[in-house]
Amino acid sequence: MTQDNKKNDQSYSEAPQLPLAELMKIRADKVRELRQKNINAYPYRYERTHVVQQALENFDQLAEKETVIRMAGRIMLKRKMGKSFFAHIQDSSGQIQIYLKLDVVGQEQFDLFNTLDLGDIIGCEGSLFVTKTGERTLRVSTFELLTKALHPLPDKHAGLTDKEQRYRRRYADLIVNPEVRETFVKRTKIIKAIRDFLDNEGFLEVETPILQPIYGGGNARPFQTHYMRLDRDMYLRIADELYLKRLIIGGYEKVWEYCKDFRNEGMDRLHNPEFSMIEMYWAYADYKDLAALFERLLRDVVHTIHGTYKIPYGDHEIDFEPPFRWVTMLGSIKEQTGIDFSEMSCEEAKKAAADIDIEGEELINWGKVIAAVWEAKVEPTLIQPTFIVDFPVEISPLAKKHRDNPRLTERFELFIANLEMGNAFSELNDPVDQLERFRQQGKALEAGDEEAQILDDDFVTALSYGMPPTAGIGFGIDRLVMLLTNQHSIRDVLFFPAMKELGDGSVPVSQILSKICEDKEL
RNA sequence: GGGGGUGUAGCUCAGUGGUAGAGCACCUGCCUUUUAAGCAGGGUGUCGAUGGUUCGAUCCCAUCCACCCUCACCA
Repeated sequence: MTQDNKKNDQSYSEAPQLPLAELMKIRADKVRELRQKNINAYPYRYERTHVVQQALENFDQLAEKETVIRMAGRIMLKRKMGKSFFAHIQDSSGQIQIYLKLDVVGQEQFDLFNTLDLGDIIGCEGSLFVTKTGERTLRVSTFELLTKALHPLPDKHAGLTDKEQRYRRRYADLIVNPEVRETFVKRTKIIKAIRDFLDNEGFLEVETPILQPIYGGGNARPFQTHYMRLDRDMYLRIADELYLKRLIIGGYEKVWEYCKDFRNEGMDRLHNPEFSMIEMYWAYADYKDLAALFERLLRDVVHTIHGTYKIPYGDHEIDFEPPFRWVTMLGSIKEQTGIDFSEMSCEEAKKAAADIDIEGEELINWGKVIAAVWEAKVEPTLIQPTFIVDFPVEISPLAKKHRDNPRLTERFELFIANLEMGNAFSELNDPVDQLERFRQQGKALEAGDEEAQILDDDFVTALSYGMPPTAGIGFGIDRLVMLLTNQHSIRDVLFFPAMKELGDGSVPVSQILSKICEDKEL
């Protein structure tokens, strides 16, 4: 600490030994000084006449008439020019330059503006004009501080690029990276477009329990919790399927739900423990009806978001112009490998698979062999939207057997850009068959398969009342958003992706603030 | 879980076996249409954490933590 700096001795001698703490203390001191002048650094409201975008859209008219307008936003740039200031403020619609000069606002406001920092939020009143250099600008006649920011913003040009910081402090990311805001606005628009579509098709949006006594509808390890009032364990849902089917049994014929689901599994580019799906169930329809509907749904959503059917994803251009390709799983394998597995026994299939270097102890039945070959040889080739249909019965425990071939089920998955974009069946509605499949799952569970499904007596009871022929689908919203926003990682389409606990021993901001408050008392 | 990479100031990044640097931000001064404003001055760091080697480690080694990429499995 230098002894020749009076200000340091007076104000900052007790500051924590961190540069961030010093920066925050300087700002906190400004709040204190404002309070002494009876200025609240955190007032209650500000009456705006325009958002930035409106001001810019109607600029010529507003400028010509010198209309007095009021806008508010966060200070993103600020520069002093002698007895005047230029700054940029940002609201949710955009940024605009403001200009403030001493002989207009007076000494008191000028001095107040001088103390403002990047990140502070202000409300400004004034009229619009164009500067000599051609920038549309608000000439401020008066302004108010609306919120003092204590924490400094990231670099005004370089922004915030460290991915970890962007995820952990998404608010800072959103402030300085406008494209992030746009991605998430698109996410909202995509979901709205789906909702509008389903609404128009007569589907009823419903809500079913997230907190469940028995989980089901998929193969996954659940999150477990405990309900104290009933002293019983509960689960967060892994899928909505069984509850939505109960509603079909109850007489609704077209239902869907925006599902927040939870799976106690890994995190990576494509997986977050908490994720979003849409599931929909349609009585008296089969999987082909549903495929046609889903194709139209995607077409409409893509067009609503992009205004075209061709969109970029990574190195590819994806064409959503219907109809999408429709190919059976066995047919697609034959295309890629020249091998026709359809009439083979399990042993024959295993030999044929081994000939193309696909082997494994887990290939215990014909269906698993088919699936393994398909995943290795076909799935990596699926860039353009493609329905893969008619899966082996062994790997499709919730789907009805195919009406023409008992080795297969009536099931499709849609693949786009190597991402699975939906999984649908003609739903199994035979309660005896369903019970048998639950029992098989139960054996797997006892054998140590933590992802196996558990018997849901009430669901079997419900099925025994009779569920009409029904087609159902689930599709991942996060992945659809990735696709339509050209994002590589699920973390870039979730505001707050799951993160591990930080263990770096850095001083928390709350501790810095506590220290600053103590200093104020002194 | 396996393999590869990263971690240095509030932010973006250089750098070194001898106690650490730039730009931005911040503080002071000048400048009333600037614009990555400019000019002059100023101070700022548990160099991710813990051990080890060393006279001495931010640097070398080991372990751990977080994040990114990638491979295998669930959407």
